[in-house]
Amino acid sequence: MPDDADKKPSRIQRRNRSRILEAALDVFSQHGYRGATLDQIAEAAGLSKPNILYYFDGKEEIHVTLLNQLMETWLDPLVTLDAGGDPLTEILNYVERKLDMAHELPRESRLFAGEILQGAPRMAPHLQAGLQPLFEEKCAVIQGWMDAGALTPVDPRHLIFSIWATTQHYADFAAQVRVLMRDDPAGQEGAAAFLRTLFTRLLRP
Amino acid sequence: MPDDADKKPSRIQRRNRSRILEAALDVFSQHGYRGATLDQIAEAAGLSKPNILYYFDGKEEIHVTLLNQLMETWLDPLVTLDAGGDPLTEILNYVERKLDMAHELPRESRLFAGEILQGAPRMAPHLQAGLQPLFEEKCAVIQGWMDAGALTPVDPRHLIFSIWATTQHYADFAAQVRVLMRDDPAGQEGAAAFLRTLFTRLLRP
DNA sequence: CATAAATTTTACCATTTGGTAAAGCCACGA
DNA sequence: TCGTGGCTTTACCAAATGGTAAAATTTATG
Repeated sequence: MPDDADKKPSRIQRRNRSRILEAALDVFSQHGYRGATLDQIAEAAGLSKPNILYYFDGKEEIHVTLLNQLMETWLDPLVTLDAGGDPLTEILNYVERKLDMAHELPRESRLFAGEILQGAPRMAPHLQAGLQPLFEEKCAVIQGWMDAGALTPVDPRHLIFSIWATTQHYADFAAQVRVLMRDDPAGQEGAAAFLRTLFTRLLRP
Repeated sequence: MPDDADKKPSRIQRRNRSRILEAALDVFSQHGYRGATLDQIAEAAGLSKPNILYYFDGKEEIHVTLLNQLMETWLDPLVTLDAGGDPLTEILNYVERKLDMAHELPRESRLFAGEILQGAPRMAPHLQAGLQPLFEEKCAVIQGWMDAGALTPVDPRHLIFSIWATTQHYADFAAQVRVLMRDDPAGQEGAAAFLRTLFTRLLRP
């Protein structure tokens, strides 16, 4: 079994595991955990169903693997928020990076959203252990900036929520945005400009 | 069959249909369309599965009925946005009503979010026919206010998106918010105050 | 090349799930 | 009290789905 954690994976293993994860990201992000089937994933990956189960112990393990990988990418922009940088610039860069991610990694955004939407059944530990400490650390950084008078004082927790909400909206609600923007090609630029204005006007002292 | 559209529904029919819809809202909003089963809905409704299929033609009809009912409630706050009122007050009231809905009707919010997240497969027509005209009408109203100098000029479309995103976030991502707010009882008040500040500072000329 | 190990396929299986047929029950008006 | 029509239950079914066993095949290695 290739799942044994001790030995190095072969070339074939790396190739097929990543094929499977790529296909599973497509399928899970579009249909949700329960709505996705191993047959769909198998077809999208160009492998047979039993072959997929040769590389992963089951449907759930694929999903969890995807979620774990996602967490790193997802939290990275927040990790790089620098307490030593210029406060407003740091926040605006964070907003911009999150918005870029929504545009470049919409499947990841939707996978995450679907999981949280259903009560985070497979991710509650990760939220508690991985996200919560980081969140509180960065809230403290932002609070420090506000105490120093470098930013308008607001609750940093709600500030971060509003950044997540407004940026991820463009990925998670893309079906709606597409209808209402009538496929305006300048939509992406417009969103970036709007959010820059929104958070600048909120935070500039 | 009670599905015939011609006759008036009996007392029993009204009671059981509403029981089923109430149960289905619970189950669909928690597990998504595919993740929900008729057995779950039946148990939650206190009825047998065949009995549920006596009142609805199938799983999909229950889901669609729920979505249709939802649209009215959902769009109502936007409908009542009054072109004749004070611009900033109108917007802030809209934000407040949307936030109240997120707190009072989180299942409805999640049902809607789940549907959009998966590409709105059962609601695209409704979006086009119901939401789009209303959206464009209200965008024009807001644009008028901005042209008149009553509000800071920003793209009204992105403004509305940001209102939807920030308010619905508290329902759709409740599992995450709960972890990060550590069950702070003042969370609801805090959100309202933050959003009031956010949109006031954005829009006040 | 020969052989062992890794990979893939074929043929299944048990459970779940949306849905149906038909018998039984029950309220209510004649 | 007896039908009659609306409602409910029992007993099913076919398809889909996650998963397995084991044979067959390919790949790496001495």
